[in-house]
Amino acid sequence: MSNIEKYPHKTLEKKWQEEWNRSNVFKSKKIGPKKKYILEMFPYPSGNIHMGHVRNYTIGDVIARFYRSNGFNVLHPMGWDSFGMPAENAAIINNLNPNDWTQKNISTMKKQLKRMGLAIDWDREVSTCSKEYYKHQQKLFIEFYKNGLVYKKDSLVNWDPVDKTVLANEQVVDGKGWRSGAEIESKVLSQWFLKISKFSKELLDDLDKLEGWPEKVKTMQRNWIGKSDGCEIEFKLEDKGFENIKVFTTRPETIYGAAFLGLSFDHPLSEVFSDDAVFQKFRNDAEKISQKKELLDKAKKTGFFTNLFALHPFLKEKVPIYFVNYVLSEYGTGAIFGCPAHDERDKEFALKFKIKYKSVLQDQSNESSLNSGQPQLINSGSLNGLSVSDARKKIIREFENNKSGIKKTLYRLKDWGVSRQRYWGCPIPIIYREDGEVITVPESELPVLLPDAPDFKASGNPLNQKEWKETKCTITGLSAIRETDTLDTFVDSSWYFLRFCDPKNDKQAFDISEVKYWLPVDHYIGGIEHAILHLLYSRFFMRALKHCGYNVGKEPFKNLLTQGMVNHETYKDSNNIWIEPDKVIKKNNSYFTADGKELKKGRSEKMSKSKKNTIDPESIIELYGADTARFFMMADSPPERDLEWSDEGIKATWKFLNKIYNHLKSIKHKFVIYDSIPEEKFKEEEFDASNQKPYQDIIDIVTNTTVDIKNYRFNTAVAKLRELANILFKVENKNKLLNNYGWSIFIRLIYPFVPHLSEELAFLGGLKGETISEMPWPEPSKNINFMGKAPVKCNLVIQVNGKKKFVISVDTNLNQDEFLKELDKQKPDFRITLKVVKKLVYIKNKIANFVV
RNA sequence: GCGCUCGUGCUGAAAUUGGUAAACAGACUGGACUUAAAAUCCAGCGGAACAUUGUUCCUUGUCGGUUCAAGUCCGACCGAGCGCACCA
Repeated sequence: MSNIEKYPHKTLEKKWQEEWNRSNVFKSKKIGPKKKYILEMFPYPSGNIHMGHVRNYTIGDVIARFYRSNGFNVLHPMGWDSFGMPAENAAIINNLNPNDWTQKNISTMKKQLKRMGLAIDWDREVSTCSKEYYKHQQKLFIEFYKNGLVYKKDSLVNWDPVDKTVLANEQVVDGKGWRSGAEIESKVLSQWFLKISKFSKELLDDLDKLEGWPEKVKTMQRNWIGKSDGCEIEFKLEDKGFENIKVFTTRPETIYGAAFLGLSFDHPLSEVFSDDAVFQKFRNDAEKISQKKELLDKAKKTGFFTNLFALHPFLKEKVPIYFVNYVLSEYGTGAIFGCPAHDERDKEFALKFKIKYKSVLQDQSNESSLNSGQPQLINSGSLNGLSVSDARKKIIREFENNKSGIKKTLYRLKDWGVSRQRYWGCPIPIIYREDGEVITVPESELPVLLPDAPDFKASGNPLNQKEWKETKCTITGLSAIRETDTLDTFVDSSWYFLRFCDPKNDKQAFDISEVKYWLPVDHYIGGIEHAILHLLYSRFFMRALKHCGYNVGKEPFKNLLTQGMVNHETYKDSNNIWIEPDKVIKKNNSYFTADGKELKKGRSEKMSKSKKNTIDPESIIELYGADTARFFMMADSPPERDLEWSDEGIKATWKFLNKIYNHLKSIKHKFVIYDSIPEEKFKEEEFDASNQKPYQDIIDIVTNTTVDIKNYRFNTAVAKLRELANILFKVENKNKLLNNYGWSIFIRLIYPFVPHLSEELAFLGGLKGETISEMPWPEPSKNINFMGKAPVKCNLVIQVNGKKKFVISVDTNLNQDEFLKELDKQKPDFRITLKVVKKLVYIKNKIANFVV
C-alpha cells in the first residue's frame, strides 16, 4: 500500500454538499444592479447523466461560482425538459405510466447532478411536464393565437413513420428524422403553425448584434433563414385566356437571356392539364422525387412542354412555357425564367429540350472584360455595356416603371409546425365546436390536463379517444371536440429561461420585473446541435412575446458557448461488432479481446451506447470524486473543442489533487486572507530578493487566471494553477509567510473548478465561520512595485536580423543608451562582432533587434 | 457549388497588441526507493550537424508577400471537420 494517504473525496464532498445545502448559499437574490444569469441547456430526463452533461454543467458551474465570488448576484437554475417521446416509447414497451417513468428519472438524475457539487439554486427547479409549467404555456399559446401568431392550415408535412408524428423542417436532417433516423414521408395533414416567418428579417438582421455568439452558429442561422434579394417578374401570356405568370429571380439583369419559363409540377397552371396523361406521368414522377432526398440528388432534368408561350417584357419575343422537375413549389412563386447561358440547371434543361438561347454577359476570358475587371452586359438592349450591379439596379427600375416586376426579398424560413400526434406533450388548448367554430379554451378552464391513465394499447394517438376529447363549450353549452394534437417539445424549451426568473408564479408565466432584472442570460452553454432549432425558436419567442405586448428584450442569450463533445476510443471485431474499450488488451500496437481475437481500432468518437464507448460518470465520481471529474473536464481542451476522454488523464488529475491535499496537510499550512497586495504583512518577516520572483509570479497568476476564466479559457487557467502549485512546491521552506499566502491564493483560484477540495483545504488551514463560497475572489492587480524596492529584473531578447541570439537579464525600463551600456557590460564582444549596424529596434523590457 | 472553422511535437494543447515557438499535461525512456511490483520522487523527451555536453543551424500544411521581426497580418494553393444546397 502507498505510504501517503489517499484523499478522502467521498466524505469530504458529502460534507461540503451538506454544508452548502444547509447554508443555502447558492440561493439567487435580486438585489442591486450587478447580476449574472448563467444557464446550461436543461437536460431531458432520460435516466442517467452522461459525460456530455458532466462537461456542460461543469463549465456552467465554473462560470457561476466565478461570478458569484466576484460579487455578482448569480442566477444559476436547473430544470427538466421532461415532455417527449422516450417517455411514451418506454410506456408502450414496458407498460409504464410516462409520468411515473419521467419522475423516477428526474429523481435519479437530480441526485447525480447534486453529487457533482453544482452551485445551483434548486428552489427554482422547473419541469416542463408539470401542469404548473404547461398551464402557462397554454396561456401563451392562446395569447399568440389572439395576436395572429398562430394559425391552422392543411399542409404537406414531414411525417416520421417510426415515431408516428409530424416533424418541423428543422427536425429533418438529410431527409431523415432527427431522432428516429427514419426516411421522412410527405403527407397532407391539418396542422398548427407558429408564425416565425413574420420575424425573418429581424431574426436575420439582429444576428449581427450578437457579438457574444460563435460565428459558426450565426452563419448556420443565416443560412437557415436564407435571405434572397431579387425581383418578382410578371409574364403575360400570348393567349389572353390565361392568368399572368409570376416568377422570382435574384438575377433580374439576365432577363434578356430568358429562353423559357419553368413551372413546378403543382403550379396553378397545372390544372389546365389535369386530363393530359403525359402531363400526369410527368407530375407523378416530379412529385415523387421532390419527396425523397436521395431521388432528388440523382434526378435528371426533365419537363413537359405546355405549347403555351409567354411574352418577354422588353423584347417582342415569345418565350415557351414548360413544367420542369427542378423548380420547387414552395419557394418563391413556384416558377422561374430559365437563363441557360448563365445557369447550369437551365442549361442542362435547355440542351435536353433543344431550346435556343443566347449569352447576355461578356465571356470572362474575353480581353475587354479583363480590362475593366468585371464582365459587362451584352445582347441586352438598354443594359448593354453596364456592369452586373449597375444593370441590376437599372432593370429593376424599368420593371417597376412598366409595371411588369417589383423588387422583392424572399426568405427560406418557413412557419414552425408545432402539432404532434403524441400523448406526452402539452395539450393544445383549442376546441372544435359542433357549430363549426374553432375557439380557445377559456383561461379559467386552464390547464387542459393530460389524462392520467392513457390507453397505449389502441393504435394511434392516445388522446384521440372519446372520454378525453369529447367536451362541452362552457360559454354556449354546445358540445365540442378537443384538439388531440400536443405541442412540439421545442415549444417547452423556448421560454423556460423566462420561467426560471419567476418559477413559482401561479398567476402568470412570469412577472415582467423579474424578467427585466435577470434577462438576458449572460452565459448560455450547450451543444452545437441546437444551433438552429432551440436557439432560433427561443429568439422567435422573445419577439413573439414583445409582439403580444410583453416588455421583454429581443435577444434571450447574450453570450453563447457551444461546448464540444466528449469522445472516446472505439474498437470493432472482425464481424464489425463494437467492443468496449475497457475489454481491449493492447500488445505492440495490436488489439485483442481476452480470448485472443484481434480487433480493429477505430476513430475516437462521441460517447454513445451503440458504439459501446461510454464511460459512466457515476462510477468515475465514485472512484475519483466529483472534483477530479470536474477538473479533468476543464483541463486539457478548450471548451468549444471536442474533449478526448482518457483513463490515464482522469487518473493523473486525481493524482494531482491528491498530491495537493497531502502536501498541504503535511506542511500544516495556515490559510490567510490577504488581499492582493499584502506588503505590510510581509514586512513583518525578513523578505529578501529570492522571494521577489515567486511573489511576482503569484500576482501574475491571479491576474491571468481571472482573465482566462472570463474568456472561457479554462484549460489555460488550469495550466496556470498547476504552474502556481509547481512554484509553491519549490518555494516551500524559504519563507513561511509567502508560502501560506501563495497556497491561500491557490485555494481560492482553484475553487470554481474543485469547490469541495478548496473548501476543505481552507478549513484544514484554519478558516472557521466562513466558507470559500462566501469569500470574494482575489483581486487581480497590475504594476506591482515590489515592497517599494528596486524594480524587478526582466529578460531581454537580443536578436540579429530578427533571429534570437541570446537573452540577458536587465533592470526594467532601461532607455536605449542604458541598455547598450548594460549589454556591453554583460557581453563585451557582441557588438564588436556585428561590425556595421544599420538599424537598432529597441523595445523596452522586451526585445532588441540589431539589423546588420 | 456556397459558407464557416481549423491545420503547431508521439498525443491533448499553449503562445495579450506581430516580439524567446512548444507553457501546462498525457504517453514514453532512464534513474532513486523496494525482495519485487504498485505508489512516490528525480531526470530526459521537435529535428539535424559539429563536437563530448556545450555550440550552431533547421522547424508551426505548401508557396509567395508585407515587416527590423510572422504560428500570428495579406494573397494563392493543398488538406481536414462542420453547416447549407436543383432556394432560381
